[in-house]
Amino acid sequence: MDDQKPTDANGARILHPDRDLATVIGDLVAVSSRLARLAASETGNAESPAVWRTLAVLRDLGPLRLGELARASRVAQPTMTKLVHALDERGWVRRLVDAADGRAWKISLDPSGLAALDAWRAELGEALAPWFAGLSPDDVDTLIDASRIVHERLDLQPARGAVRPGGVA
Amino acid sequence: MDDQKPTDANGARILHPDRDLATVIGDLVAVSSRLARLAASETGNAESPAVWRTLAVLRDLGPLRLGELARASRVAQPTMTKLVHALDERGWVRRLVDAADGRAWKISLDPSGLAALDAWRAELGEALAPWFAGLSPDDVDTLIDASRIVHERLDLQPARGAVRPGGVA
DNA sequence: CCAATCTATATAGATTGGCTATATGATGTC
DNA sequence: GACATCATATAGCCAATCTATATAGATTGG
Repeated sequence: MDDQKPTDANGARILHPDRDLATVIGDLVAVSSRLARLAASETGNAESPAVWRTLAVLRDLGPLRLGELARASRVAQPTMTKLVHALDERGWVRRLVDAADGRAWKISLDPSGLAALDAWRAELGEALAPWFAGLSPDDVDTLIDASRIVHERLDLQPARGAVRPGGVA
Repeated sequence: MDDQKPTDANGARILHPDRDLATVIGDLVAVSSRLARLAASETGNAESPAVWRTLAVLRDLGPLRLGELARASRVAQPTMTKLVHALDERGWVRRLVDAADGRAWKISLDPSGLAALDAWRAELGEALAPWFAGLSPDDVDTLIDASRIVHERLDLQPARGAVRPGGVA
């Protein structure tokens, strides 16, 4: 098969006449929600999704203050306090004193947390493999691309005026 | 307008050397989880995500029995019972007697439920627009495609005996 | 340098969604 | 027609998250 990826079998790529961005995003969110739900229910995972979201944010953005982390992970600060305590006890994150500000902590991802995150991702991939078996290389390609696109957008913070912690540059 | 979409600006589509499927799925789920969370927190929406998931499933699969609906929406049956009662009171779904089986109901999406779902999607799109502003047509295309791909997979139920619609070869 | 004030995190209490266990009513089988 | 089975409903519990508030460190005017 030629890798001419677009317009697959049923010409999907060329028939999105007037779908406005809002609709596209709405669909994307709907399907994302269902996928996340499937993943959560399919892996017998004991950890809450918030745990993995938090670790992933730390991996992507590097050490953050607790408040920054809460905002980035879209939870309230008290929720993040509890979450971080739990993660700290597991050894998955470190609470570093912020030398410049005694009130604050720098939360950083411990190597064991990164390992746990990777393990979770692998487990997830295996658990969901039956659903995605037989995906064409082309489709896999599209999913990789979409992940990256959304990923980039998530780390923006348009609502607050681009706080960008450690310079994402 | 040349719809030559593949291999976008930075040639993303061709540089995924050895990423195995599990990793791709893991990333996809991680990013989906964060997106869903963002959406939930960004719209002041009073309804739980389960409401929208359920309506979306009904829209996609048509009238279902309560138990089937619970499985498709990935919640326990009692949870779906409560959910359906709430949706019924809002007039968003109808509980039709199953003539062939007095124990069961057929839950069907009411037009008003479909309208609510559309309205939610629109609201969502607007709320998240700031994050996705300036997306290239090509990227939008990728997201549409990815939504469709995942969507198709979600409606499969591999656990119950590989329904596989169009043999994936 | 001290007091007033602001900021970062911690704690308390309430709300909610979801689950497991089990009850109820309908089917169908021998 | 009694019994095992299936679909849905109800009861009670747990976990995650939120809002409101307390505490401790930082900052600044005088």
